[in-house]
Amino acid sequence: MQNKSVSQTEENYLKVIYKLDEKAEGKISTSSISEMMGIAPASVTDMLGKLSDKKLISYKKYQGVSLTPSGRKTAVMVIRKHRLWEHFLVEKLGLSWDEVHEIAEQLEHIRSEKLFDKLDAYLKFPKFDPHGDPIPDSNGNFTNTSAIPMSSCNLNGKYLITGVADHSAEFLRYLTRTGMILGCQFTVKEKQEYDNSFLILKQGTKNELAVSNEIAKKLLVTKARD
Amino acid sequence: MQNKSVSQTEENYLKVIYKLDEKAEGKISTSSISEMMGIAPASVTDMLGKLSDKKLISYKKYQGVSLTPSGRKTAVMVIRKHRLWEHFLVEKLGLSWDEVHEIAEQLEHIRSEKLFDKLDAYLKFPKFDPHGDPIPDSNGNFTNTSAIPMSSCNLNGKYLITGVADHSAEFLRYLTRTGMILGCQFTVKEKQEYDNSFLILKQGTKNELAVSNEIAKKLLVTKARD
DNA sequence: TAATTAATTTAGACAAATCTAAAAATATGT
DNA sequence: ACATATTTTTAGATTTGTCTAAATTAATTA
Ligand SMILES: [Mn+2]
Ligand SMILES: [Mn+2]
Ligand SMILES: [Mn+2]
Ligand SMILES: [Mn+2]
Repeated sequence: MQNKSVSQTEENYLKVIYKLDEKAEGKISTSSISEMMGIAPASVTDMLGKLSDKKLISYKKYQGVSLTPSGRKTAVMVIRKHRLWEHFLVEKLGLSWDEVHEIAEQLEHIRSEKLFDKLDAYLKFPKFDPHGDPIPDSNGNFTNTSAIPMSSCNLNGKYLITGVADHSAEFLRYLTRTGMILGCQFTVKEKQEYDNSFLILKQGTKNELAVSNEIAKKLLVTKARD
Repeated sequence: MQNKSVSQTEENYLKVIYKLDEKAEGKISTSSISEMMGIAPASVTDMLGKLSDKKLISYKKYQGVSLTPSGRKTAVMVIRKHRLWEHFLVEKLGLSWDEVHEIAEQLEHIRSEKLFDKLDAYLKFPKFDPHGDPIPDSNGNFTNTSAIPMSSCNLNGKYLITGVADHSAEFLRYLTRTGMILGCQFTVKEKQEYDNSFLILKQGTKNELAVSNEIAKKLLVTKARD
């Protein structure tokens, strides 16, 4: 009855199921997992059987899946490792936020409780990763931020960029180029009706910046005090 | 004709072949690899075929193996990563030298040139790992130390502990307990004829320390100036 | 040198993680 | 409600890395 070991592959499935659950778009289906992982549906069905046998998910054929407490715990710990490493790579090694995800995908599977306790302490128990995502603590607890997409900002509102909803290197590099990085404050000067784009003024700058709705939907912001 | 990718498993085989080659105990046989890896000889034969196909080793049936330049380069880079991580784990995270090897066995397979360039710089381009083993630079070059086993020390000679020939946690913990750690200087006070054990006096201490031949063979030392 | 022993390779099997193609179940639209 | 479309599962195959048992080659000993 001891802890069965979970393979890297299984960890990846659990992480994806966790993320689909987080999005809360209803039932977590075989096809949604298949799509997100780029793996054939038949292969996913196979793995769901294995994860179910290990009691990491509940699964009834054709009915979709959900994480058990044990599966959720495993997923959260993988995410904790991923985000701790990303923080390390950016803050200590000086890599940029658009190149750490790929490396963290590898590092998140390293097994050693002690390593992560030490790493966490070394990094001074950071609460957020370089993309603004919360880092679970060693018990798996973390605070969910109340960030909203920039696309739902109010005219003349003052906001702070606190996260991204797209972690692709291209998007992150675009943000870097235009100076829309985490912590950047801005005021909404105009909301275009015809294309839902924005004109914002970044604090401490002169020129207004146009932000398409596409971009605005993927930028997470928090209301700033005026 | 591009760089074929090398799996983690293949990297482990190359590393073992490299280490057997380093020991220079003549021909590198299927059985020596099998023994060192704890894998059946038949499995080793199989893998030797694959490594040979990839031109990472030269291999003629029944004749033993040797690394090609490409295979040696791969092995050295894995060792570089292993030792850089060990240095990081001890110097930055504060883990002890007896608990880092296992973790480094996992970390040594992380793929990212940039990560290791940055890590190397962050650690200030260390020349040795926590066990006194040299860390290859990004071109694979490293200086081989002229350390000798303590068992061949001269009576009344003054030496410096600079390495270990056994990396097991038990041995390293024994050394820690008795204070025989890297950098520790000592003078050989007695050499017992009947069991080839030593009595040494560590610099800055009063009591002589008995060191069995077993231990002395596994401790690497360098002559110190008197 | 011939017999015996030891090392190595071959043959056949298995588990994990994947695939494609076909079958079965569920969902959708008129 | 029934036909059609979509989703999911099953069946069978493949790749990688491993195993055991048997066959073969090399080494040792008498
Ligand atoms: Mn990431
Ligand atoms: Mn992140
Ligand atoms: Mn090591
Ligand atoms: Mn080492």
